[in-house]
This record gives sequence, C-alpha cells and structure tokens, in this order.
Amino acid sequence: MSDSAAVRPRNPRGQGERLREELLRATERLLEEVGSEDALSLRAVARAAGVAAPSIYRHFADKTELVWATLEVSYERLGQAMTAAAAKADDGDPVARLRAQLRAYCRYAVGHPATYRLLYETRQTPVGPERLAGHPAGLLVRSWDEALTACEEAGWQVRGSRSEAPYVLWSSVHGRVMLWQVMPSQKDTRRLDRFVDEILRLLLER
Amino acid sequence: MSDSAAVRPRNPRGQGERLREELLRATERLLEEVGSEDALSLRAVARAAGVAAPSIYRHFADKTELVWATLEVSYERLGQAMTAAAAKADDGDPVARLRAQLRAYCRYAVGHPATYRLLYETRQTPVGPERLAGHPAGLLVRSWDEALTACEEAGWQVRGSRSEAPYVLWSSVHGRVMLWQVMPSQKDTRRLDRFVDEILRLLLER
DNA sequence: TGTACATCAGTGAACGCGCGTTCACTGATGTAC
DNA sequence: TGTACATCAGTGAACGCGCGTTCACTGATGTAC
Repeated sequence: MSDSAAVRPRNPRGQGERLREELLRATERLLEEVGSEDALSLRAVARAAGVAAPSIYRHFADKTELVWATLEVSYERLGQAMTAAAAKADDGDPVARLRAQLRAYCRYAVGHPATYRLLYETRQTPVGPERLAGHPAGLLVRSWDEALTACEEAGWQVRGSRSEAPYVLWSSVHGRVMLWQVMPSQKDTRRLDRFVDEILRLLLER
Repeated sequence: MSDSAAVRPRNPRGQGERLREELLRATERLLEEVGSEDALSLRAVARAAGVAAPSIYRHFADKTELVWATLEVSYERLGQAMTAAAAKADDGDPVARLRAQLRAYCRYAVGHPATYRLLYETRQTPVGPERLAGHPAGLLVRSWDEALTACEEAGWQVRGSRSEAPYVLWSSVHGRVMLWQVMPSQKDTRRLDRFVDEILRLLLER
C-alpha cells in the first residue's frame, strides 16, 4: 500500500490552481483514513498528491487552512446530497421530501464518518468568529425548519413546540448517527432509515 | 501558568498506587484542556503530576491504556451523577426521575466536553472487541430503557415504537448536547433543560 | 526571427521541536537473621 | 541491637522519529522588443 501517486507532471502555466483541487481531494481521503485532524500530516497529503511538502504552501497558508477548506467542500457536498435527494422525491409530498433529505443526511454521515465528525468539532480548527458565523450548523437548522413549514402547509401538524422542532429533528438524527458509528453491533443502515421514519412519526401528525 | 505541581514527595512504601490516581486526575484535567487524545502528551501528564515521564510506565503500559483508564473513570462518574440525580427526584414520579437523569446527563456532558466527546470516539483509542463489549453505550441504552418501563408501570404510554424509544431518547439528548457545544450562540444550559422537557412530552403521554 | 527577461509551478535541504518509549540507575525503607 | 539485603518508588539521559514550516533554488514557458 503506497501513499505516493505516480509521477506527477507539473501543471502547465496558468493552471497552477489544479493542484489546489488535488490537495483538497487528497486531504479528504486521508482525513477519512486517519480519522482526525491531528493525525493528518501535511507531508502525507503532499505524498498522496505526488508533490513535495512545501508545494502545499503555494495554495494554503497553513495546515488549518487546508483542513478548513476541505471541510467546506465536504459540507457543500452534504448539502448537495440532501438537495438532490429531495428533488428525486415526490414533489407533492413534503413529508416524503423531508424523509429523503434526512436519509441522505444519514447516508452522507455514514459514508464519510471522519469528515462528518469534524464538521461538528470546531475546536479542532480554531478559527475566528467570522468563520464560525457561517458554520454549517446555522444553515442546517434553517433547512430543517423550512422543510417542516412545507409539511405544515400541506396540512400536517408539528407536535410539541414548533420552535424546538427543528432542533429535535436535527439532534436526534445527528445523535443517532453518532451512536450508530460507535455501537459495536448492528451496523445496518436500515436501522437509521427506520429511525428517521420513527422520528417523523413522532413529530408530525395529520 | 505552570503545569508542574509543587515538589512531589515520593509515596511511602506500599502506597505506590497513589500515583496512579494522581495520573488519572491529571490526564482528565489535561484532556479537557487540550481537547483531544492526540493533543495530550504523556510528558505533559507527568509534568502536571509532578513526576518524570517514565514513571507513568510503572502504572500504565502505554498512552492508550492511560487514556482508556481515564475514560472509564469519567464514564463511571457520569453514571453516578445520573443515579444521584434520580435519587434526589420524587420517588413516586418516574417521569420526574427520568427527567432528572436526562438533565444530569446534559450537565455532565457540558461540564466535561472533551472527555464526554471521547466517550463516543472509540476510534481514538483502538482497543480489542473485548473492551468494546463493555462500552458505556450498551449500559446507557439499558438505563434509558428501564426508566421508560418505570414510566409505563406508572400509567404512561410510550408513543411510537417501544423498541426504538430508548434510542430516540438517547440520540436526541446526545445530539442536542453536541449541537449545543458547537453552536456559536446561546450557550445557555436552560436550553438543554427545555429540550429535555420537550423530548419527554413528545415521547410520553397519559 | 532571435533573444533577453519575467513569470510561474514546484523543489531539496534544512531548522528546531516535542513526542513515546527504553534503559540502566538511585536511594530510601522495611525485613530476615 | 546491628547489618546485609531485597524491595519499592521513582529518575536522568538518551533513542529515533515525523512533524510544520522556511529558505533559497530550478527550470520550463510565455512575452516584449
């Protein structure tokens, strides 16, 4: 098992930005492999991308920036997966759409356990509040909230406190995914699907 | 701010085990400070305990063992906090007892964020399946399950699937705590209390 | 058409550092005779 | 009561390692005249 890519030809003039993408891809892959930011080394990223370590500094100021940029990409893909899943679901049934989004969320989390966990570990990448402001968290709450509103408009009732509901939804799913990752037995994604169904049943009524 | 304890007198003969406890305490404190297992160094633990680094090896085979032992202690204290909270609550009201347990759980998590997170990151301390079998996770599910049964015996109905209910409970609370840690705004523990109330209202009915 | 030069993508060697762990040890104290 | 010895708690120095980052550089390629 070798980390090093094949001989990497230098990018043609003006195409230097390509390496940036390759570094992001390598970082994400290695993050999943080693499981944490601390265990990820710039040198390993460079090796995987087939360049010398200092080349990274042409594109990222330091390790923190590289990891942060990778997480941004990762978060974006999570959002895309959810959107795509909703689009595929029945247009006329907002509950089905919400369910599809929740399942897509679970599948992404399960498919990228390390980066998913890092999305919720701001401590690991200490950055200023200006970055925290755009944290995935805020956007996700809004997305769950909108989905619930769509259900209401289709005649469903949200049980319990309406303002807590998005948090109930999100917390349970996030929590369930984390527990699923840690529980030694029954690594069956259908359990997550069943959980999603269950939480929707608890939260919504005609 | 100095890490080093004052001059530490050597333990009297036959009391060598005392250092073990001191190391565990130092490890927990430092884990909370640095936030992750990777960032914790044996040398820092030794410094904090006022001994030389090699002294650790008199009590723990390696770094993994030290951290694992610390987490065991931490998990035990979480359990004790929950038990104590339940004992203080009204004996005749199992819902009040469950609520007290849930709140104690949240408070512990919020009070020991790093160690709490580590309890759910088995990856970080790679150990054999024999250790995973006794993982906190299993015990906690059982405890939530028993609490729910007590509620049923007092005339409450658990809404939705009875077998999923302990997971719903646990996932939501665990998830909510993690989100609370990461959300930049509203670091108010009363939000957690309100969340606990809400989840109980969703899950139980007369 | 030829040539000097600027730009660009990327490199090799080196830096200082703190780490986990091993080793052979020290020196106080209890115990057997 | 005295003394040799075993046990015990803990140490100082050293090991090899991989890390993040800096530095001055190389060499290909496009561009201005």
